[in-house]
Amino acid sequence: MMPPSDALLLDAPPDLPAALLAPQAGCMNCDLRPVSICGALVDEELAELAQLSERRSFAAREVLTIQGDRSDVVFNVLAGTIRLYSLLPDGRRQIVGFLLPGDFLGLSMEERSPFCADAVVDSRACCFRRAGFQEFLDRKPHLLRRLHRAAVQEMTMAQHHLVLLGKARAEVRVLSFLLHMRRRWSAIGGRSSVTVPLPMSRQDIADYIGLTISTVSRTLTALERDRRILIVPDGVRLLDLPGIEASVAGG
Amino acid sequence: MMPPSDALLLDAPPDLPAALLAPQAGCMNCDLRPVSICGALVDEELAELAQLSERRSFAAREVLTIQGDRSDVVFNVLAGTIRLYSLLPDGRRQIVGFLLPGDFLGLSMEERSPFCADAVVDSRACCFRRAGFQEFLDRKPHLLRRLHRAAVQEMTMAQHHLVLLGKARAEVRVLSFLLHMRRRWSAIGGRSSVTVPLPMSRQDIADYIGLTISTVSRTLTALERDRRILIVPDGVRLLDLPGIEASVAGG
DNA sequence: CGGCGAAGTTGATCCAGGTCAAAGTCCCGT
DNA sequence: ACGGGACTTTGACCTGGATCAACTTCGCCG
Repeated sequence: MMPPSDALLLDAPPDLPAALLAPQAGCMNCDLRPVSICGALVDEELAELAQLSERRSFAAREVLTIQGDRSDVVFNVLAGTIRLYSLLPDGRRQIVGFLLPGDFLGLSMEERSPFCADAVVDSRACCFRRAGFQEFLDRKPHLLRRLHRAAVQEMTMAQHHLVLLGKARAEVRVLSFLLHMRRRWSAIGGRSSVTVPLPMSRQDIADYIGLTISTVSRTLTALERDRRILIVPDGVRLLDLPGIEASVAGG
Repeated sequence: MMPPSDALLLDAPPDLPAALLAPQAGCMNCDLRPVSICGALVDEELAELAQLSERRSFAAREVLTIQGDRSDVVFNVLAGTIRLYSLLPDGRRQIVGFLLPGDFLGLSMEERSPFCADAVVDSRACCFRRAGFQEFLDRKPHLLRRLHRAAVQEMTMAQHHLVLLGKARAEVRVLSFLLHMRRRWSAIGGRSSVTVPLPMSRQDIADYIGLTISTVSRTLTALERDRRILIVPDGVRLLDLPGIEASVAGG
């Protein structure tokens, strides 16, 4: 199998979905091999795919899909951050994931979307009508294969997150989250790997890792007091990366 | 798309993997449409697939895969129950899922299996060498499509479980688990839908729903005291199904 | 039958993290 | 610079479930 070829990126039309350009993100507690879809396509296929798609922008808070609603669109995040969540009857919210550039939304191909999704910050996405995307997929088994790998990997990621929610203490949850975000951003953008951007609110973080906003805040404060992290605007700087990685692995 | 055809079952060779016969299980808190793989194949394909496979038996406690080990086998559970879990450095264990007849293990196609798996009770499985299975898949895009749907669905299941682990109280966790098991067994076997078989131990249940064995036991006892369930050997009888469903939905 | 080990139940106590409420901080528009 | 609203931090208190430790039940084998 051909390795993800960065060379292809240069030739790709500018409006291509980011998934074709960016590798998939790693999981919370392990480094999964990124799945690039790009390598599986030749230029004319990329162009055709770009034609099928339509770019859309979403303001912060704007809703992409509503739990239980019909939705026949597949999104591929280009920029920004999307949160995927489940709304409980009592008003609480469990965020099942943050979608960063390159991630897909709506792959489940169910008539009704199983979760809500909205934009955390202003974001852009590449949209396909499901039918058209499906049809393209049907004609390109090699693309389907890549997509399948991506789906299986996302499942494994979900299962790792499951371990975290089932077993970890508050501090480990927060640290795992920070490491997770660091890995994801570095997989996408190659930004500085010590400062981790956190576009989402404390409440979002809490709803993701199964804590309350107070506990998240307290834990972050404690970590900063212990000189393990440094809280900066819109992010966190990891001061003791090896130490942090050790305490997450150990707990 | 052709609906799952039960008629095919009668003609299928006896050694076929159960996944081709049984629909996939539903998820913890919602009824996902079962994904049958059977309908996608014609007789000669079924026969070819059967040839690729090898039946194996596992005694209770026998290990199928070890976290991090190389594994180039794909299992399809035929009978029994397999537990899929992650072992934490401190010895604790988070069970990520129970595999019942029809479920796949090892689909991730990673060189190293991300989780441990062992048999809860004496079980049988249909094994494929990964390369052969992969190659068969590559020649049958329609099968890959089915498998992909199954994977996406399993991911959605994992995400629902995630919601449970992140947000639910002990009683809801236990009740959700019972409903989940009831739905899965009824999807497979069509057994009595009031008595839910529980082949796994209390400890297993606890490690699955993120509680301790004491809490599981206490909660079950309390539910029995309130005449909502009846504990029977190797299972539980649900006495107030509508009431239980309501209290689970309510958060 | 009796005795032993594994699994399950139950009780007493503890504490991590939830809850509630009060400051504090940041950002934006005027 | 000022005021207001949203977000965050912090404190005081409370509780659900963890922990630890009997005790009971069951299955199994001699």
